[in-house]
Amino acid sequence: MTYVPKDPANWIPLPGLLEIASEALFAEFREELERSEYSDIRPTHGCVFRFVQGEGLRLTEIAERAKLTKQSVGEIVDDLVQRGYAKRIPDPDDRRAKLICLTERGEAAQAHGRKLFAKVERRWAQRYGAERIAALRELLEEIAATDAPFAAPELAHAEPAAA
Amino acid sequence: MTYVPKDPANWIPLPGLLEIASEALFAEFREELERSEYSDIRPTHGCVFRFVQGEGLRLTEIAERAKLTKQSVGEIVDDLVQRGYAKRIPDPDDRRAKLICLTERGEAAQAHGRKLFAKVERRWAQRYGAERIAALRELLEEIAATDAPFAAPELAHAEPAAA
DNA sequence: GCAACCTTGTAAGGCTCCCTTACAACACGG
DNA sequence: CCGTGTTGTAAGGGAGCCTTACAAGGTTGC
Repeated sequence: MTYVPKDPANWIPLPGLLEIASEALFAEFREELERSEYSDIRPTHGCVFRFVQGEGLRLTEIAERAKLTKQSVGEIVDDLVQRGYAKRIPDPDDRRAKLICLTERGEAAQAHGRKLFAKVERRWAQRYGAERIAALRELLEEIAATDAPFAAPELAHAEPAAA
Repeated sequence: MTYVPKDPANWIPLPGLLEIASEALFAEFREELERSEYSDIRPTHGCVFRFVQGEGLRLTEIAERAKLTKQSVGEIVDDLVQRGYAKRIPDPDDRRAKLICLTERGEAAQAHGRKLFAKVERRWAQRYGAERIAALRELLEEIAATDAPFAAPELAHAEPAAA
């Protein structure tokens, strides 16, 4: 019943292991992205590509989900607009607000990014075992839905935690 | 055989999930650390507490393992020295070098930190299932040993990758 | 219909963490 | 000892994020 990690001295803390894995995997993604025609997209831009879809989202909305300030996201969006990946259109419902949405190029980049992520994930499934990676994803989705629902609105209604 | 992630649209990339989990877990650790008598220790200081042990390590050595520049680690060590957690002693074998090691207080903080990490890991084992967390750690250690051996010298001789 | 208040986005400046360039002190092989 | 490599330091910069402050537009109550 009592979970006991191994030797306390010769042992890397779990958050550290998770971070190492995250960075290793993300590095593979970035390597491929940088060889593509979207090499000017930096990790920071991710908060926009990750959340924006279709009609667009308000700055405030993105900031909340990404757990960043409006100012920070505003700067990131400025940059994406200048690079031709995003645009701001006036919100018909509120003259203060603007809807941030992707340009055609932006949507192409988003689609390409998703494909790359899937590719890298398949590569790891091959390297470490399909069942293990599937189990990893399942566990992590449960954790994300429980511990960071703001960052994972997609999973909010999907994972009922413990049935 | 072919590993297929779910719906490509309604789906968070694996590196993102890993990062969310890492940050959630790390946040629990920091929360407890900040309520302790070591509340002035910041995440950056981790690279020293993580690698330094006993006799001490050279700056160059720490920098290599942490994948940081010597200057960056130097600054971090300056900070830890000023706060009373670390000290530099001249290396008897090389008059240019200094061995960075922990003070008594530093070692106490290190021990406390390790205990906290273990505690948080047990808490997650209880929340998400002991077997699943054990499997998670096992997989992540294999990944760390394969994809980032520099960051995990402890695992270098432990995991024979794929037998 | 307007005063008080909230929300949306922007502006300006600062902080942390990390990097690059440059260098001085020492080690070591010829 | 004389070049060459290594150890640590100094100085300055940049990316990414934050805080404080505000102007323009909405909303609510009376």
